[in-house]
Amino acid sequence: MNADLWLTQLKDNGYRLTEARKAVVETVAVTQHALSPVEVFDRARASSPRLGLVSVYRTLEKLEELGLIQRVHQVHGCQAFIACGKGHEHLLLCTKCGAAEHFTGDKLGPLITSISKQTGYKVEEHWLQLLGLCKKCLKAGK
Amino acid sequence: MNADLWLTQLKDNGYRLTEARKAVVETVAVTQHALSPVEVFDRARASSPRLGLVSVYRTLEKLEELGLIQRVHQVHGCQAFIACGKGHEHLLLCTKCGAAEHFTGDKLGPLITSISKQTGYKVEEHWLQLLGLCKKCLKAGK
DNA sequence: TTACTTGCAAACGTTTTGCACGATT
DNA sequence: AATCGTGCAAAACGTTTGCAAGTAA
Repeated sequence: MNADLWLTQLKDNGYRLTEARKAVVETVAVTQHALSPVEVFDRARASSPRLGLVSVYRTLEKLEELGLIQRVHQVHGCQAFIACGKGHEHLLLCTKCGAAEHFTGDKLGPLITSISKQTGYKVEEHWLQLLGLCKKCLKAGK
Repeated sequence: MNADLWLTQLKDNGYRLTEARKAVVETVAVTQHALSPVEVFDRARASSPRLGLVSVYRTLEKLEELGLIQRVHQVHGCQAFIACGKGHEHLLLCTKCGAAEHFTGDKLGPLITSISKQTGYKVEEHWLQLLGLCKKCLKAGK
């Protein structure tokens, strides 16, 4: 998937392409839902048994720096990461299976403008996240 | 401020009114920006020197349960709490001084409907937060 | 060859738990 | 008087750091 692009990005930014980094990149780039550092560690270890948890942390840090992954904030914790969408996009998460989709929040402009006027704030960033049930989980009942 | 209301709420829900709980409630209800457990601890200790950090954690837990405070998610961490607004409201945070204001995000309906249709998700919750500079910090330059 | 990167172990900060004592109802 | 709540100490996490050995360029 994006894995090769991510590796290129790492290289272009002066980072070396190592076993550890490849393993982390391949795990995160391929997964459709948010993963915590330990989850990345467990999965990546399947193919790279010598991988250490510390390298997972350090690689995630770099991927976040480069804007390739983002931290996902949820009620039960904020230690999970997921691949970023293209451009400025927001997340829609399934509270049951953890599936994630990206969407654009263009329509927020007017709201933000009106809040700025009301409060006198200069709004520089916005975080939006939707939570619900995905198509699959809806079908599966309950 | 809301402090008395909060204490009543605690009592009505079967919790006893103790020194520790009063100290935490009085600290958080009065503060206009998000506080971490340790910050609450330090401030509350000014008036209740025997207070323990554990009681701060346990009281914050109950206040969150009762919907009186909410966790604030920020780039630099998600361990801070702030009083909830009235009804369903969102947060506008100053990234410089930490000031917080509540606003209503009513205008999100159309966006949510359109995302639901596009993705097949049943959206049950939304989470919006604006970040920027407050009036004061804008004036204070840069 | 050189500098970057690794994994380990240990340190660190935050949050939770077990428990005997103390306080509220 | 009976619970419920407290503070302390210790345990349990998640994350970061120091370092000698290994590896990419």
